[in-house]
Amino acid sequence: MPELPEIETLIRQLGNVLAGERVRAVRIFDEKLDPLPDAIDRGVRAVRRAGKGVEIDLGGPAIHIHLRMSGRLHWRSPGDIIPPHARFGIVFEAGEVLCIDPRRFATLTWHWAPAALRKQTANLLAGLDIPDIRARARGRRLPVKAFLLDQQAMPGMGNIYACEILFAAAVSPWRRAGEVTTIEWERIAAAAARILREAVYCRGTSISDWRDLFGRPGEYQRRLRVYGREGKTCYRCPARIERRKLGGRGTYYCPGCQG
DNA sequence: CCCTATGTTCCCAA
DNA sequence: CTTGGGAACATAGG
Repeated sequence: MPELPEIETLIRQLGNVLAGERVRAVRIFDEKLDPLPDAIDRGVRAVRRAGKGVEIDLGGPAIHIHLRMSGRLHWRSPGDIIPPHARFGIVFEAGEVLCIDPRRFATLTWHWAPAALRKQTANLLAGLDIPDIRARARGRRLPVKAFLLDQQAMPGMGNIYACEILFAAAVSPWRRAGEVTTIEWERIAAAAARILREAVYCRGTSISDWRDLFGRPGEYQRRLRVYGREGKTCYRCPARIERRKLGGRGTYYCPGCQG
């Protein structure tokens, strides 16, 4: 479920709560996941986002968490109950970072040198590099929405925000990526910068069950302009919003004004 | 029973 | 080898 704004919300909250903390233990509740014995007693140097991944930097080596579809992170203070579907917990002096994940897709991995492995990837919050994007899209025949969801080109981009960005930019999700014009890429880049920043400010989108580290829902669901509005009148033209499958994902768009 | 779900990866065909 | 599409992963809810 979580996309870039939701992960950004989590890493900011984790950065506050884990400052100066040391890993006391890693508890594995789901046998699918491997234990992380090398994490014990290491101090937290930083918490950062890598696309949709959470990276807890332990001063060189790092713990990497990917929440996939249904994963959540929950801050458990000492003495609090453990909620259902807990898959692992990272125990610190001040409390425990619990991963709650009904569908069990979330991953927990150990990396000795993540900085070396980490590719030089764009930070979408800093803005899109239009020449770079155009070069990557050149000749590609896949729909532009599928291109936006390519994590190599757009680390952190997810289904909800891709729909919102293409609606704001008035570009059809089915336009072939290689045929998107420079003017349209400029509109997409402007929409992406604005929407992603607003969504971070709102602490994400709580459509069903997204909650932040402290169990609070986000606010961006109140600002969605197209996602989830199937059958309702477009905010920009008289047409009705439609929903179709694109690459297996529900895709909301306005047939009237998304040329 | 059907379909859906904010993600990624693997397999297969062109 | 590349590209793009679909299924699989596992579970809950409508």
